[in-house]
Amino acid sequence: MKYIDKLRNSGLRPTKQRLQICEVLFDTEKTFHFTINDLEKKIKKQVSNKISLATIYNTVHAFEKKGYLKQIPINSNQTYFDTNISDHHHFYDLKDEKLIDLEHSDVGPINILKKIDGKKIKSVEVLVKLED
Amino acid sequence: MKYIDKLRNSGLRPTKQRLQICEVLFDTEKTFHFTINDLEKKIKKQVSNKISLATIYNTVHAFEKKGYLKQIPINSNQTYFDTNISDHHHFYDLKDEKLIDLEHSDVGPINILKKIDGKKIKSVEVLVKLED
DNA sequence: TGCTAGTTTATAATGATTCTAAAAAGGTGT
DNA sequence: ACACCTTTTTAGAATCATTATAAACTAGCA
Repeated sequence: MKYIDKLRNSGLRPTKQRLQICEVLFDTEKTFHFTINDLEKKIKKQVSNKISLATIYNTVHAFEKKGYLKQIPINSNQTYFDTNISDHHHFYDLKDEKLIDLEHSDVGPINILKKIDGKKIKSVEVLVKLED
Repeated sequence: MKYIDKLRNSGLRPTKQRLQICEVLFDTEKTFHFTINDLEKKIKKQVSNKISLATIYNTVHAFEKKGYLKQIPINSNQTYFDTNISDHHHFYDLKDEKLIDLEHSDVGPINILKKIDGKKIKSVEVLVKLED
């Protein structure tokens, strides 16, 4: 099974709950954005047994740490995650409160000219806010 | 008084509390980043009378709406604000949890190639995460 | 099978932010 | 200065996402 290996290879035990969450997150044609609340609802629909909220939080954080999910920097009372872990950016529609992917190629190259001694760049994230 | 006019001109009554918060926020040589918690402490130090936490929240939101403050999009449990309202971006030092200004000239021009029908771009914000 | 560390779980705790509704203060006209 | 009305301030309660707790469970391995 693909997810069993994926989890084992990153040092996470392939528990029933984690495998089921993998299916909800990664067995999809398209990648998507979600909050914990969104994910909880999706799990309720797609998974027969109950998975506790604490486990959902634990799992999402574990996956994020391992690089299977990305957090999206945005000012909202809830944290947004993305199953699209490729290097890309986002539109944020202020009215609909919805995120839209911006492919890397939709944004010209970004060149950070300033350097900070002893630090290196981990990521560059662009958020483009949209209004009507 | 400069702040009285500033507030009046934007339709905000120049109350004692708002004027005192203006002094804490804008009577500084350099601009700075802050959370509500940071600002509360600064006010306690610099202002003799007490200003309630609710007023601090109300005032910061009012100032943000009027464009005197900017919210910084970042994943944190607290909301960060910036007294620097010029068009600029940020480094975020993951270890020290500190924000550092990136002048607009420190980041090459950013060209958003994708368009969304009926929407226009309100802002483009870049967050550069730093690690050791 | 039995052990042990890693996981899950329900629930409580935390903490930032927002709400409430009563008191206070600003602004205008008298 | 006073009355009046609206806006603002305030303390405290309420909300809500997230994290902590600690007991029960489970995967992996000898």
